[in-house]
Amino acid sequence: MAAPLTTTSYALLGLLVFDSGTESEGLTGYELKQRSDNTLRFYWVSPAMSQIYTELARLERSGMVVATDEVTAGRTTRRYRITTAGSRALTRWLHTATDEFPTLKHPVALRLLMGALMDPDAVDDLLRTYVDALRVRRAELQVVRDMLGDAEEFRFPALVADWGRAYYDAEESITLQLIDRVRRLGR
Amino acid sequence: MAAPLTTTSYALLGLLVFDSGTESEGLTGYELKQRSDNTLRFYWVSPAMSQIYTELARLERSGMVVATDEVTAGRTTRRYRITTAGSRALTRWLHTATDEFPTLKHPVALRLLMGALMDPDAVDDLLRTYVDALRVRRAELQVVRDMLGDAEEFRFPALVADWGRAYYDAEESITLQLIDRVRRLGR
DNA sequence: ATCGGTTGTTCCAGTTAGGAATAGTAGCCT
DNA sequence: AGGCTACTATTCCTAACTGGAACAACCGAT
Repeated sequence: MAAPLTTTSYALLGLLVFDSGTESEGLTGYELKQRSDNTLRFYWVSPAMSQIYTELARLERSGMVVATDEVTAGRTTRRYRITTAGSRALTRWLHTATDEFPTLKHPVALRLLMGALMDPDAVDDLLRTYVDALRVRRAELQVVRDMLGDAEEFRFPALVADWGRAYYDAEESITLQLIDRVRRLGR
Repeated sequence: MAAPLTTTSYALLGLLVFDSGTESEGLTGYELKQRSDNTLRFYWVSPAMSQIYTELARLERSGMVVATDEVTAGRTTRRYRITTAGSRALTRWLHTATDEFPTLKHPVALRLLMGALMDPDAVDDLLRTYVDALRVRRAELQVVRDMLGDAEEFRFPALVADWGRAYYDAEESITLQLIDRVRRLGR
């Protein structure tokens, strides 16, 4: 029996499944990093390059992916494709009930927690900067959402992108209310 | 010059600052773990025991905290208090502008991304289980919020607790809408 | 032709997560 | 009194993960 994989492994398998719908030769570690940065980073962490490569090596060892070396004059490029064992393992994982709850690392909330140690202006700044960052992030996600369109095969990614957008909107309106409340405290 | 600390270090310093308002002998690593579980875990990760102790050792090396050993017959208990250097460092950190954005690890969104590989019922289950978990979490946070009351010295923690509550509410209503949309897809 | 940007991979050092192992303390039950 | 369980307190270990740097080839533009 294969060792249980980490959630990050399954995320990578997910990217490879999506690719296997097309008739590509598979993806390189580098390409997987790019796709992570485009999609995964909004709902999960985008793993570091080094981790992607170690993860791929492990997935290969356990037969979840196969690698093919593309040898040219100068260098060899390694492309990974998911195997049937891999997609079966992924599907099984998806159907396994989980009690994992989202993990949030919120540096702004953490700082606000200690707002008593800060100048009122600094608190205001902190929150306003965050609102700006939220808008940038929302716009980035909107680009992704637009790319997905309403195509049948991107239905679920589109759903998740909408979720992200709604989350950013909620977060912005909550933060704006906080700014208001903090200002009233300061007076 | 001391090495720059991690955000988690500052979070621990924050807990120690709060404690230093009272006339306690300081906190043990174990107590810090408990306080983390009560408050920090909603907005930041609650650090592992092992990490709290390593972090405390590092903070002591750099003079941010002092430890006093309480020796009894059987064992020695080590209590930590924040130093003036420590609280100065913390205040400086709080006033340093940051561009850190919250990090979200959302296992439910990650799975929904691959909803095309799942049975419609399993997707529905996934989201409903998540809504239930959200309600539990919200209730836990409500307990914390009630403890804070409207006392002057807990104004900022209360603000953050309200933030968390509003976030859970928003997340719940978004998820309920998703459940609806997914069901319509299934038909 | 060479220069900068992109593609592609590997390596390393440090940090973080999670849990097991160990052990004293304290109250409770019988 | 003896034993049980839960809590307090710390240390250790492994694996996951981050954030680079280092190295190299490839590709287009000037």
